[in-house]
Amino acid sequence: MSKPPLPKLEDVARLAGVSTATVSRCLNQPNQVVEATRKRVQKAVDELGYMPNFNARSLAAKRSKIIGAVIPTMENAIFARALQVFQERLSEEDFDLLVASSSYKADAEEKQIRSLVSRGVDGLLLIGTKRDPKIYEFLQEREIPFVIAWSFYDQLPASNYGQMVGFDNKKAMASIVQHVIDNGHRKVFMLAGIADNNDRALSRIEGFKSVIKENGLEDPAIIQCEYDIDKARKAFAAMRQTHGTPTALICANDVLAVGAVLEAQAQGLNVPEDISITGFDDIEIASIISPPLTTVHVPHGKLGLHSANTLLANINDDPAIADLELETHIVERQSLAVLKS
Amino acid sequence: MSKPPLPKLEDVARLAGVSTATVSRCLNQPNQVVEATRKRVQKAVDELGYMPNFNARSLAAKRSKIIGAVIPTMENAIFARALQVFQERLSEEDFDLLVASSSYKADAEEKQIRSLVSRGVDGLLLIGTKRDPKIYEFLQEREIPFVIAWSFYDQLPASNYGQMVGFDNKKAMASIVQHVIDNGHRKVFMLAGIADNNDRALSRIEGFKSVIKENGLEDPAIIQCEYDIDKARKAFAAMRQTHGTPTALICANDVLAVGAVLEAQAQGLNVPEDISITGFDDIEIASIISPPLTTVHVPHGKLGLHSANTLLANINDDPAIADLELETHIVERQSLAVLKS
DNA sequence: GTCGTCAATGTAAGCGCTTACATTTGCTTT
DNA sequence: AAAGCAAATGTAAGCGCTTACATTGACGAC
Repeated sequence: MSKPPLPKLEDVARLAGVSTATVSRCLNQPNQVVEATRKRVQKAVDELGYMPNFNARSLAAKRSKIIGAVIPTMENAIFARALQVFQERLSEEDFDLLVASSSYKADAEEKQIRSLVSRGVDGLLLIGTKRDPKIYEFLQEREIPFVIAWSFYDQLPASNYGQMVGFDNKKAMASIVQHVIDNGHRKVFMLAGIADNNDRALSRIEGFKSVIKENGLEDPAIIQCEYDIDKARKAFAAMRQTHGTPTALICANDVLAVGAVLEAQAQGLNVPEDISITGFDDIEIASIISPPLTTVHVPHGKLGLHSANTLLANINDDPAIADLELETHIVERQSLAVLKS
Repeated sequence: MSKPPLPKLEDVARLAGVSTATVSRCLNQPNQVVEATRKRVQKAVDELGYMPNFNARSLAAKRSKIIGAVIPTMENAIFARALQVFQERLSEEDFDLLVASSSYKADAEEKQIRSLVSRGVDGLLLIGTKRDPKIYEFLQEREIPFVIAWSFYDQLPASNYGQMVGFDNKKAMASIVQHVIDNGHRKVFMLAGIADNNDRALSRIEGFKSVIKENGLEDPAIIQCEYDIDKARKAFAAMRQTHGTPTALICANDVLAVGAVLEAQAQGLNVPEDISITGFDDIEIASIISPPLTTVHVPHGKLGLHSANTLLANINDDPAIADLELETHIVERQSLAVLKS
């Protein structure tokens, strides 16, 4: 029943005939210890199968080598690739990743953040900027480095503290909407994400609206929908009933676009002949569905990598890392038709 | 620069006019404390914005409220849903999840496991059974509860210690292969996963082979390939060149099947008219690709949920939880043709 | 040979909690 | 009202590390 007592640093010290301080140094700043001693200690470590207790270490050293990440969801692939790269990079620096998912709920996110901070994370990865200002204050007070990924604005709202690694959602969406219009479409609707507590969804809607307005098109239908294929199908069906069928449907992300394509096809519409549908994100399914989606490519890997680097630099007090704006671009595939007018 | 001293338990105790022990009890076993005191303490906690230091707690209490999970990959959707459910369930019990991914590499997995144990995880989620027996000994010695998910055998090889929550990969694969044969196919090949260090991939190959043999079919081509769409495309192309085109291709998972479908179509083959292709897992892309895949449905959500429950029960020393074998079933969609003979 | 210097190592005080054990408090009993 | 007892609370010893500071010793300068 009772656990066999695990070897502790003291045991190693005794066996190697040195003090605990020296063993600790061997493990953490090996260059401060002369080679002969280091070898002796290493031998003792191997012999005992010693493994440090990270909780004790974190407590004493006030750093945990853990990075926390709160992402909206792990279920669809939107954040998967970035998270994978993020964690690989951290792993290289011997940091572990504590992930939590908020299911796009603000209160859940706050709870998760607090819990991660209680765990003593050395840094935090957050998605998007929109959250209770109290959270930023809290983080600032605790001096926890954090990076906001996926969004980029000229200034981080409600805080001058964290860093951003993202892209301009509004501009990116604007570019694809303009592209659609350039292809001759005049009746274009939008299947948007839920904009509450989600600045990216909001920015994409703004990008859409601004271009519609610039081009003098009439007020288009915009429906908000959770990022879920089935819900997107239903939303699209409902939209058609209420507002009719557009020649082009702009979707706030690929998941929504896939839902729309599937539903359109189920209703006997040909994509893109009868209706053009565009996505956003360029996740895997975008190129798998038939027709493959014309969409906005988001540099998932780079987002993950640079977020990690920025965070690491901050943690190590490296010279100031600036916010980073990444570029997106349109990927033309086959879900967008040219309309002859 | 220096962090403002965070309130500690002692500060709360002082403000509330009680001992630290009482505060600790309020936080951990509130029913052992009389209501009046509890309220007073709560007020002090709120007033100071106190948050417990989990590292100190873990050190003192020898439990961390952290569960570790080492999964082969976060990138494709194979484990995403299960992991999401797993973490949601843990979250209900105030456990956090420390995830690591091994990229299907045995040594990386071992390193991750050791790191998680160093962090003092209260339990571990592992995928599949195949790993160095030393790891099982190690876990057993440390008395760390763990569950093996995704595989199910009558007995957990190399250990009588952990629990299994999985399904019979061999049987599941056998059933779909038999189904394909029942549809009239005689020349059926397999695009398999890499079987080294992956008992699930191996079992699926065995399931395939056994049915081929039972039905007296000639020796089929079997090619192993990483779970990656592009690699699958290349593998399929190579297979065709070397072994010709089967009437049906059994794939070890949906990712491989999608790659095969895409490549087949790129080569001018119609699926399923010219070649039938089946998947395994029933992840999202299986129903999105055209034609949607006939595949083996794996209960991802249940795997995650029951893994969590089993682990929690073990951690709480609840009455013995038995290993759990879940059922899979074939989902018929449109990638499998009936061959008239 | 003595002293100063600096690198290597040792000593010991915590880090912020939990919990076994001791003590006090508030009831019920008689 | 005293005794007895359980429930509530307090006391204080760690949990296994890190690190500021103290000590040691080797070596070169004089």
